[in-house]
Formats: sequence, C-alpha cells, structure tokens
Amino acid sequence: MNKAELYLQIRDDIRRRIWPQGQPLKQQALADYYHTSRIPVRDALARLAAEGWLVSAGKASLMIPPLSAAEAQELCLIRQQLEPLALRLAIPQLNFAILGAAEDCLRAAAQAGADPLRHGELNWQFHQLLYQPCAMPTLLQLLQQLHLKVEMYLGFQQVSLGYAAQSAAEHQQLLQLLRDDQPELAVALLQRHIAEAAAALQQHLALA
Amino acid sequence: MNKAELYLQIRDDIRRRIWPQGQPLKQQALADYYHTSRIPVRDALARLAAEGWLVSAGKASLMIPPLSAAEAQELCLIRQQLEPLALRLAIPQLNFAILGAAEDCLRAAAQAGADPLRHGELNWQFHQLLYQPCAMPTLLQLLQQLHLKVEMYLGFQQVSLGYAAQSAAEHQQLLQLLRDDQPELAVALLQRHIAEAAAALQQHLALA
DNA sequence: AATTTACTTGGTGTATGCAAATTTAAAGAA
DNA sequence: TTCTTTAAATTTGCATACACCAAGTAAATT
Repeated sequence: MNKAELYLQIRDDIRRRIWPQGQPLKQQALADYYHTSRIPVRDALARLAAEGWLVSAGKASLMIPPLSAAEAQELCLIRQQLEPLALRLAIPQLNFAILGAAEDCLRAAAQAGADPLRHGELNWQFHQLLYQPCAMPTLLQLLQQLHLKVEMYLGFQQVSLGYAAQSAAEHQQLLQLLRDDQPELAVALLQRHIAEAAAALQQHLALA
Repeated sequence: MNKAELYLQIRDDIRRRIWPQGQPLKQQALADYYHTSRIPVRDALARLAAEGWLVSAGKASLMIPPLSAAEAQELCLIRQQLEPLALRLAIPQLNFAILGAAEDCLRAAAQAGADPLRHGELNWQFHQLLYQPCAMPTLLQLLQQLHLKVEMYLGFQQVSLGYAAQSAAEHQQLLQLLRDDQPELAVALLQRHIAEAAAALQQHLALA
C-alpha cells in the first residue's frame, strides 16, 4: 500500500469509526495495523490534520476530534454560501449528458443499500456533476472537502431514513428544474436543500 | 529550525519568489539551503502542496504554480461569498476594543513602508480582527488561507500604490460604519471592497 | 509524611541509507 | 532532422536507527 492509498484508507477508517475518538493516535500502532512503517503513516496523519480530520492532542500527538455541533454548523454555513454560487456558474454550461449522468447517480444511490460511505460518495458525485461545469477546480476541491466532513458528522445513522428520502426527492426535483431550464428556481431549491440538510444535522447532533 | 518554522519559512520564501517558479523543487537543495535534512523539507512541501502553494510537477515532484488569472478569480469569488458572511455574524459581538485594535492595524500598515509581506500580514490582521467575533474557527482559517494566496497573486508589485491608498481609505470607512452601528452599510461596503480588490487583481494579471 | 529529584518509559521528530521510480540524455532508426 | 528506445543518473519514497522531549514513577532527603 503506497502513501496515497494509505491516506485514503486511514481517512475512510476514521469515517468508519475504526479508531478511537478523542485519544491520541499512535503512529507505531497504525504502522503495524497497515503493515508499513511510521513514515508514510506520519505523512498521512499530517495531511489528515491539515484537512481537519485530526486535531492536536496535547503537544505532539493527534486525535480524531470529538463531534462538534459548532463545527458542523460552520461547514454547513460555508456550503450554503458556496454551492449555490457553483451551481449558478455551472448552469449555463450544463447539458443533458450531465443531467443524465446525475440521474444515474441518483439511481445508484437508491440501489446502494445501507452502506453510508458509498451513499455519501454518490451524494457528492451527484452534486459534483452539477457543479463541475463551473470550471473552478479550487472551489470544487474545497466543496468536496466540506462534503466529506459533513458526511462524517452525518455518520452511520444517516439521520434516520426519513431525511434520506426527502433528500433524494429534492435531488430529483432539482434535476427536473434544470431540465426545464429554470435556473433561478434551481438555485433557490439548492439553497433550501442545503439549509434543510444543515437543520437535520443540527437536530441529529443535539440528540447525540 | 524545527518543522513548523521550516514550513512558515518556506511558505514566506515562496511568497518572496526566492525559489524558481514552474520548475521542480529539489528536496535536497532545500534541505541544504535551510540546513536540515530532507524529512522536514518533505513534510513542509507536502503541507504546502495540500494548501495549494505547490502543485504537482510531473509524476513525483512539486513546483510553484505559475500565476493563473483563473485561480485568482476563484479565490476572490470565494472570498466574496464568505467574508461578508463572517462580518455579518461578527458585528453583533463587536466592541470598541476590537475596533481600536483594528485601527492600530491600519496605522501600522500606513507606517509599514514598502515590505509587501508585512503589509499583507497587517491587511489580514485587520480583516481577521473584525471577523474573529463570529467565533467560527474553521471559517476563519479558510479565510486566512485565501488571503495568503491572494496576496501571493498581488505579489511584490502591490498593484501600483494607487490601489493601496484606495484600500486603506475603504478600511477607514468600514471602521467608521461599524463605529456608527450601521451593519448593513458595513457589509455592503465590505462586499464592494472585495469586489474592487478582485477587479484590481484581474487587471494586474491581465497586464502580466 | 510530603516534596523534590532522578530515572525509566513511551512517543514523536530527524538523519541516514537503500531501493524503486522518474527524469534526462544519448544513441539508433525512420 | 525527428521520433523511439534504452540506459544512466538523479530524485524521491520508505525503512531503520538515533535523538529529544514529556510524563509518570520510584527513591531519597527534609
């Protein structure tokens, strides 16, 4: 397993809650677990820390941060500012091929079953397909990081299947508005969609 | 020089254009230059790449990216979305102590002379002081990264002293509106301020 | 008995060496 | 000349080894 794969593997394992939350991660323990040495583990941990998946624990070590409703709110607020912008800029470049691919995404998500990681990936893929034509790689990369972290907050519970159904319905609606060439309504719906996701997340974290 | 200092040093040296742009950076060369070994250099380069200060050059090495008007535009657009939000959320928590500290910043910037790095730091410190009370660490960190990168685009030229003067005047105006408790006008001015900075940057990059 | 000090232990940062991979240069063929 | 191919040299990635720092523990002195 090379460095990039190790990074992805550890990130997914954090999302899968394989490593304990709130206590220092030992480089040697990870190195043993993944059958490599400390150096690539160190690299991966440093990158994860830079992206916010890990936070400082004491003076030198890193840990998985405890879930923070405040940070979740921040992430959602940032998404609310940026995603409508991305969509607005992308809409003039959208075509039916893209909309079709997005619809395939939705179908795949509907058939994906209960795997939350897979579901989260498809969710981002759907959004990304619609934003991609804005041709802003930095923005898109930032949005992907935000999505990944928000999904970590959503976590396994998937916020009660009720929200998943509503989310899927709104995705369909969004596609329909785009097919019908109603950009303003589509952007407005997206704004509502993200705000609702934020509210569901807040509610979920308040309970937990 | 430890790892964190080395990271800051290399980042500033990139901003100072000490290392050649558009060709691979050699780890050993940097290690020799900074009197350390390749490992901390590797760490610093990886972090800089993750933050967008370096991009992949070929298959394995990294380089300082050539200036891209498109990326500058992206960064400015993102700032335009996020900074007004930060200010709006911060305004209710603002007090005269903070406004005073911000004013000190402006004075220091006026007396700072021609050092563009120092000037850029003070510029961000001014904005940060006003945004800080929104109590959103993730957002603030993101904004700082955006500022740093935009400043790299501004570069040494400082976009002809004309813009610096206009910028300083708008900063003063902004403080006045905040002192007078006119939040809507202040946010609107900030929006205009960032948009103008973006326009100046575009103009500058179009010439270069 | 309490406090301070020295030592042991556990963990990360850094240096060096080696193997693999990438880049560069050269040589040969079209 | 120009494009391929191949080989040499450079450069990176990884493993091992060492150094340093911090925390915890035991022992000694007050």
